[in-house]
Amino acid sequence: MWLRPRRTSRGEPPLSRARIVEAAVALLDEEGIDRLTMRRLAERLAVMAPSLYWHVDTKDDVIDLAVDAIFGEVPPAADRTGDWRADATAVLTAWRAALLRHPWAAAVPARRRPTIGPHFLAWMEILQATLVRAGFTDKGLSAATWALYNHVMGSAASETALHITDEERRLGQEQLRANSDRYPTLAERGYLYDDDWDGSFTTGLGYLLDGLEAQLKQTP
Amino acid sequence: MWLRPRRTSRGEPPLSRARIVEAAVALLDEEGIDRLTMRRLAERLAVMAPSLYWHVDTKDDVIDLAVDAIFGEVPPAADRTGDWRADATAVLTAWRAALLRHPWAAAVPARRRPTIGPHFLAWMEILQATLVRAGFTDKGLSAATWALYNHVMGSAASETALHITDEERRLGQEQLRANSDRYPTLAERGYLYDDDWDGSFTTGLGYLLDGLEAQLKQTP
DNA sequence: TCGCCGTCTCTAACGTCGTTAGGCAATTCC
DNA sequence: GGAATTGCCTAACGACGTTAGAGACGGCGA
Repeated sequence: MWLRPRRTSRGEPPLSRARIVEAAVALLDEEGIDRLTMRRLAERLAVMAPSLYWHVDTKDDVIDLAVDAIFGEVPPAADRTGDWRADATAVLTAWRAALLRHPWAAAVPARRRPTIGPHFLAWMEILQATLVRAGFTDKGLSAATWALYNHVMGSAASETALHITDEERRLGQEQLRANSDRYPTLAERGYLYDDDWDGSFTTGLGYLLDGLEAQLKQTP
Repeated sequence: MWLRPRRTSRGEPPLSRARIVEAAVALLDEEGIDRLTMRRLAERLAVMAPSLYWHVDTKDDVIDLAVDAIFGEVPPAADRTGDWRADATAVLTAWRAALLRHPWAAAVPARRRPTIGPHFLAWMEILQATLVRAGFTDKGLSAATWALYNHVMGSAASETALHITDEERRLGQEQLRANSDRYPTLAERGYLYDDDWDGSFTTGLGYLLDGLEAQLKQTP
């Protein structure tokens, strides 16, 4: 009883929303989203599970806060080089890097609503400001924003979800070849077996930016 | 006891993998992925939950099968008009339509591995074959495939995850405006409040295809 | 200094979930 | 016609998110 930690005895608060989110991110990084449990999270904080509910309404809130937190780790790169293409590439590359540092994060926004916490919005603001500066307006702006958003989130999600072992890769390729009558192209070229994700992201982004640039030149 | 349905009394099999998947798709369509439960699924089939495990190893298998099933509903549009751009657009539009008919489906592949069932692979085969016919090879082919894949899946996922009521939309916009010092661009243009998803998809796809076409012309 | 009040964590428990173990009837096979 | 197989059942386990309610603690007014 008197062994129990006193609230003020150490100066550190025993529990707080910030500490919960911090622990959640650590837990997610180490063990993945399936192992994130209110009980396990509480254990990490040396606390019983129901105590968390004083600071947080629901487990989904924890996840949303965790996702937004990883966007807050690094301030959005807001370099203004004058070249909107370089600016956009910088923002999106840093965005992608943040997602890959926490592989569980990319999959979350697809499931529930895209997490629209303050840190995420800050990144979105930078991206869209760059596009506005480039000359996009209205529908074109909206389409460009979503296309780029989907490219970052999608490529990060695909990459993290498709991280398979060499054994699985070999097995998949084998099965494709066995059905090469149904999937002649896939069996020959094997879209699954190129794991140069960085390259695919960069090249794909290049395609997209090329298309955007062409659109700008067409109707300035 | 003797009231229990006899196996052969009606000719219809009481349970089968196909019937399970069919019921799962119906349940997912009607109630969403959160309400998909082995018990509820069993109830729909007038059966007890553990019986499902005779035909299926795990709940995740049911979901994977359900996702692949919706790709099997419509055979992939394999029109060959000679214009690869038109072919690609047709495939991707039909693909997107299939996803929007079953709004729960787009979110799944992002979470676990992209479902690589036979029906899904058939669509992927058509897409990649079109790109090969257009002239893509190696890294460029891989990047183009993933970019297009991410665009369809991502836009469907964003659309279905972000379907919010007008009330929520108004509230979000209000909050953005309240913080217009931090998010000046978003507050003014409001990327969230354009819900012309079809338009954004088509326009964005146009950007991407423009970029791909430019790449082809550059190095034929 | 005392007693009250709000803050915060605790114990206990509820209902639901995915899944396993094992039994038992019907059908099929030899 | 007995044996093996198929395919459903009942029962139950452990884990989950979450709620109810008790009680310890510090701060504050009298």
